[in-house]
Amino acid sequence: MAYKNDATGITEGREVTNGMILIDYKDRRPIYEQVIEKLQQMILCGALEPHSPMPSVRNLAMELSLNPNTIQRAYQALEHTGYIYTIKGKGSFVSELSAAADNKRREIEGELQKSIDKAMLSGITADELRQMVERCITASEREKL
Amino acid sequence: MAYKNDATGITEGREVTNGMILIDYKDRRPIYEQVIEKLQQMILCGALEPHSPMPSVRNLAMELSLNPNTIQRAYQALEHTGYIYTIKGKGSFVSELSAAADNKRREIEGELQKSIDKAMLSGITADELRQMVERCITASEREKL
Amino acid sequence: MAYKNDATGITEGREVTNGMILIDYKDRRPIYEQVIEKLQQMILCGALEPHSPMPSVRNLAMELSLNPNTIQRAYQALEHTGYIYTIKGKGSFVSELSAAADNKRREIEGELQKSIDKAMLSGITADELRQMVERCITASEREKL
Amino acid sequence: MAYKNDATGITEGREVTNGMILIDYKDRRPIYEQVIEKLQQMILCGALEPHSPMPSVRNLAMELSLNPNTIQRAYQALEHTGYIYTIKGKGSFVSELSAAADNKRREIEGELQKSIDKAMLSGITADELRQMVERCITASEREKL
DNA sequence: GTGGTCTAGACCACA
DNA sequence: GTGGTCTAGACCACT
Repeated sequence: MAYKNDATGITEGREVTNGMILIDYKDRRPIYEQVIEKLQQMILCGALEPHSPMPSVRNLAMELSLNPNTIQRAYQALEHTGYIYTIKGKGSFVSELSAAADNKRREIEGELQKSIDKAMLSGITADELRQMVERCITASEREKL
Repeated sequence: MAYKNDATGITEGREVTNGMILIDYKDRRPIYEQVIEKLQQMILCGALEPHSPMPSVRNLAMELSLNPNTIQRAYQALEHTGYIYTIKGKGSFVSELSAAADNKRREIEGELQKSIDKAMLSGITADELRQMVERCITASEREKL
Repeated sequence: MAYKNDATGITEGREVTNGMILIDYKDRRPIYEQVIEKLQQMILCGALEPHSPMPSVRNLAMELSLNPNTIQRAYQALEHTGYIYTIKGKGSFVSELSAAADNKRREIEGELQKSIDKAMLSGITADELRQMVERCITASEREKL
Repeated sequence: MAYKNDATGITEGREVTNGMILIDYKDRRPIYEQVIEKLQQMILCGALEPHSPMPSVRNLAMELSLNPNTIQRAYQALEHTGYIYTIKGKGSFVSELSAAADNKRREIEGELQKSIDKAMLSGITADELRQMVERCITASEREKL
């Protein structure tokens, strides 16, 4: 039932993303959001270079064993937010970073603002928050190694 | 529109929460989550004192024009996470803060960790993050006034 | 609102149970069940001797700040299960232990049977169970000191 | 009587749980708790294998002649305690056993501790308890055959 | 009066 | 098709 390679055996689908996208089915967010996030990160960190072609919807769907509709939806969102651009008949390509990076920064700052608002309303002090943030940063750096 | 105002037309029910709970129907999150969050904040910031009675399920439902089941669900979650305790036939009461506050701190730190992980993976540096956090904190403090 | 000593000041209610009954409002079981259990234990362990008078419903209700109805209900259950007997106009008295003790033993064994059935159905082995029971026994003995 | 059998009168729905779940309406516990318990046992004893799909909420509701909300509530509890995980739009699936089994062991030991505490307070000796446990174990094993 | 459970039926987002 | 949320209204046990 999964969208694996079909029976022809021909489309042996080389891994086009080097396994950098892992879907976490226990994650409560919808799958297409996870795909969007991972592709954004690959674009922003340079794994996918500006003006290089994105993997085709079908290939990526097969590689991740997902419904092509799900990938399609992710690509539409990425185009809408300026991470990629599409040329009819040729495919999708990675945009210049500048716009994308600014978007991401705003998105992250929005999330932080929400969390910090909640914290302040719950009686957590600014200094406690700063400590928490430092702990998170070091944790995140350590994990990255 | 209100849930079960009686036929007199005179809406008796004194506001038991002083209008501190506002439901945002544009918010994509389910209503019961919004109720949970607001009540948590009221408990943590001391607006609801330990061992004082929570508004009854039915009263709060009327006040917010919601179905009692929705409030019930929120109360059960709050009991499960240690914010309130319930005596059958008597009502629900605010718990001691200690456990609740710890839970909240962990919850907030978990959110921050997620956001910061995403940021680092997207090429945002630790120093940029610290600046963003400072902006958020001052914004949050200003709004509080 | 609580059923404390009334305004006369006369019924200064000496503690008739030496504080051996503590109601746990966070316990999800109804209060009258807790009262029944505690009184059963006081009878079975000899704190209340056979044929000695039980505290009056009113006194016990005041002492525990409970509604007399709640105590009444507990006494009825205790009489029904043979822990106490009532003489009209004189009050309630502790029964001989034999019958009561047998009842309790059956009750406990019934509970154990249920838990053990569940355990076996969930793939816990008999030996694991024996180990768990030993841990529980030592824990219970230590706490008793 | 069944929930939403269609008008044809031909009850299609093949039994998805092989009749392993029987609701006892005489049981004082709520139905959803009974469902939770039965499903936990089926998962823990291997009747439902890890990563295999759980019956859909609607199907199980029809099969047991219950309201889908009741099943939904049970599934949410099972997800919360780590027995199953859910993918929106696809269904619920059995989790790896490890976490679930640990939870169950703790739950059972907690029950035993309570029963044994009560027993000790009622003057039942440790040795009597051990004998009772042995009787229960053999009874439980015999019934299993 | 209180909270807790259950049914019935609706609508939504996701795959 | 799936699960998730919400409303409406019923009944129960407990205080």
